[in-house]
Amino acid sequence: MASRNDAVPQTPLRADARRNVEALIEGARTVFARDGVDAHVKDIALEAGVGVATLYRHFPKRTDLVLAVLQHDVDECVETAQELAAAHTPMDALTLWLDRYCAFVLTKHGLAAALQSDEATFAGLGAQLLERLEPTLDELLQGARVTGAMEGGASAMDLLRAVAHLCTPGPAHIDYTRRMITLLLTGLRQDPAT
Amino acid sequence: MASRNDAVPQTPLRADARRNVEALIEGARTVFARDGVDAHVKDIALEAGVGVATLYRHFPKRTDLVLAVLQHDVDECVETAQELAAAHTPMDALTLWLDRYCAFVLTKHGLAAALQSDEATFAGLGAQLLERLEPTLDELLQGARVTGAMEGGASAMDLLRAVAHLCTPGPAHIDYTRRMITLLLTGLRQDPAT
Amino acid sequence: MASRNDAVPQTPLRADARRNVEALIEGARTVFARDGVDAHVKDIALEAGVGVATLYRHFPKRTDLVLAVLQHDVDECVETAQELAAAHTPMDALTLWLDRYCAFVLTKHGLAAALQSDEATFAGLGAQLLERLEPTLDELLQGARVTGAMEGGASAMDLLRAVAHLCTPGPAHIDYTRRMITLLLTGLRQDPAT
Amino acid sequence: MASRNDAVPQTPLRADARRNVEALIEGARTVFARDGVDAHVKDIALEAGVGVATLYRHFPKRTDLVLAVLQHDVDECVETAQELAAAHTPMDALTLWLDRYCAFVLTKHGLAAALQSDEATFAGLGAQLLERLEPTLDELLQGARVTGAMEGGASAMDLLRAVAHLCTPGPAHIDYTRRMITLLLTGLRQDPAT
DNA sequence: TATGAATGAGCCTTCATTCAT
DNA sequence: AATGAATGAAGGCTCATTCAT
Repeated sequence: MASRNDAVPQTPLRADARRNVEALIEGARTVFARDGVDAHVKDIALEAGVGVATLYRHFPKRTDLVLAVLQHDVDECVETAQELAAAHTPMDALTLWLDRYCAFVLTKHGLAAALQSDEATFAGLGAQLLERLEPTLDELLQGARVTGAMEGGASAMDLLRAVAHLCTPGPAHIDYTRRMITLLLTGLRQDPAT
Repeated sequence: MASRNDAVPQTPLRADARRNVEALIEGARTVFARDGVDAHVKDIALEAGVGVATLYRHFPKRTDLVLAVLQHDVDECVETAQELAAAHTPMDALTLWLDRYCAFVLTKHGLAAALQSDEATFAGLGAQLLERLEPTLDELLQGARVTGAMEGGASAMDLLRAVAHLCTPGPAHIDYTRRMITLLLTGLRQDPAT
Repeated sequence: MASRNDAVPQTPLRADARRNVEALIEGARTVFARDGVDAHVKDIALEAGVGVATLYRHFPKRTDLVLAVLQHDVDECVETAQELAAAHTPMDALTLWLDRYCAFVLTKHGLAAALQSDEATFAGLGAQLLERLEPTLDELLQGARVTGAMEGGASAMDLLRAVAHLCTPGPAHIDYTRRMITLLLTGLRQDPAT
Repeated sequence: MASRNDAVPQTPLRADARRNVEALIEGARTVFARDGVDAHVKDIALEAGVGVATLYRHFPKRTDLVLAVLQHDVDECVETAQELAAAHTPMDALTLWLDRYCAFVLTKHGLAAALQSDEATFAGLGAQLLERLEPTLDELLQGARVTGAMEGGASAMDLLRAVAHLCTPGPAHIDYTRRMITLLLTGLRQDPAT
């Protein structure tokens, strides 16, 4: 379970380098939460307390940084799924997890938009991110037996996207987002009977 | 001197001025459809065949222009609702209208994001736009008797927002958008049973 | 004779615009002479007393500016050729003109290098420039009857390039440059006899 | 331990240090030939398989590295002169050697420009290089009896510079360069007669 | 009133050089 | 002695907005 993140680094990062990478990721997390994923490169470097070039060294493309920042949160999301599945009824687990995922998306302004962005700057970001989460949600859906409802309906991927999009209004409108998610789930459950 | 015929029109637009305004709205519509609502000011002026300053004279803030462009489309949307209501079953009318609304949103890339944007550039845009459409959708919902489902559920306003957000991926992913809308409607209908 | 430069401008430049263009060309001339053709864009704009964007508006690519600056000097070079041909023996005219051309090249540091540069920044610069001067020098060569020497020898174009290259050391080494040019001419004259 | 055979070398370079120096020179030679003498420092270090700091340790200024790289080639040039002088007529030897020298210059793009560059980066480079070659060419010129022509004409140093400058267009235009060199030689031979 | 020229702040990115490991 | 990570200054270009004509 700990082996996920342990891909052997090709070059074992030097101590100071690793420190900077950590600082950058943390800084980026902070700034992304404040200014969105389009935040200025300089602000991120400043927040991390390093020079811009250091940022570029470790994260040549903006996508790299965004992914690095997301990695941890995504991992947590995945883990949470397992915990929830173990401690709740399938349906509850699903609902709770979506709320969790929702909270995650909300910490990155503009992420929803960036996910589908055709700008080269965010190329492939959505793919990598969603593909990581898809199996997780898929399993929850299976457990909740709403999958049967999916005949020609919505896939796990669809749902991941939808929730992300419904998060667009930001944290201040979490209620709206929750209402819509509930609606989607209701639709999923009842769909087949119809 | 200007006070002579100010009775009705707030601004007694000169003939050529009005022509320019029309041209600007049309130009903006074209460019928005092509480049999204973040399109360059200059491109719009060029498309309209006028100078940028003329654009600024008539539409000091970008929101003004966007709204002006949307006005017409929104009016059409409202009218369409009435036509659909007269020619189809309530449920069909609702479905068809949402598809129509969806098509409208898709012609303005980035509109969904801009709607809730906290950028000063688009301040209040969402409010003005959605408030105009709300009664229309509300009526359709009432007709389709899905409103009962709304107890603590989704309002017309919610739905307008949601569809807009689900349009984020753009015209190329219209299928995804449709699937999600269907799901929402299913949820709306079945909600009470739950 | 005055008709050379009078190509009807597609859009008759506004008074202030023309003033800026002139200022830009003059400023560029000054800065090129001081810092070479690789001079900083900002310096040129500063020298001209305008903003950088103004520079970019009129001269989108660096080549455009260099050419504009050179145009006048090149024209003068061409004119000088005719004057010299009328007032001196052919051989003297040739010698004097090359000295004149040489002086022109020397006012633009780095021009020689840029002429053959494969950098996209200076694409086509050499071609446009040299093609304008080639007929002029060719005529002088014809007059001096050194052309017969050119059987398999050097063309006017060759000579234009060579002189430019020999100017590389800059104004401080004009003597070296002159010696080499003399040598080339000597070679041209005597070539056939050999 | 290192003091055993230190008689000659001013700095008793450790074995590995010497290995690095060699690698750097070779690497620089390769990169210079590919990217010119303005090549990026990092590329050179990479090619040599050492860190940049190592490069800086051995060659604090860029000039040092360029000179080191050139040293060997220059030596070869000098040696070649002697071989050619022994195996050919004086005139042929001269011609052939210039071609050889020319080939040498061509392997360092931008060298010609750098030679006279007033940039501090290449300070004194030209002097050191040319002074090494001057006696060699001078001897060849003496042998070919074209020196007599040099009364007020061109010196060996002049010629070295000129050929370098005429190489500016690069390897792709070697024909042009050769034509010009031939012309210079013709001029040298015939000069006195005039 | 309409025009479009001018402005200049702002952003991203690169690279020679230094310094901690 | 060697490494390569960090630095940060510098430079090119864009674009929303204003202003002279």
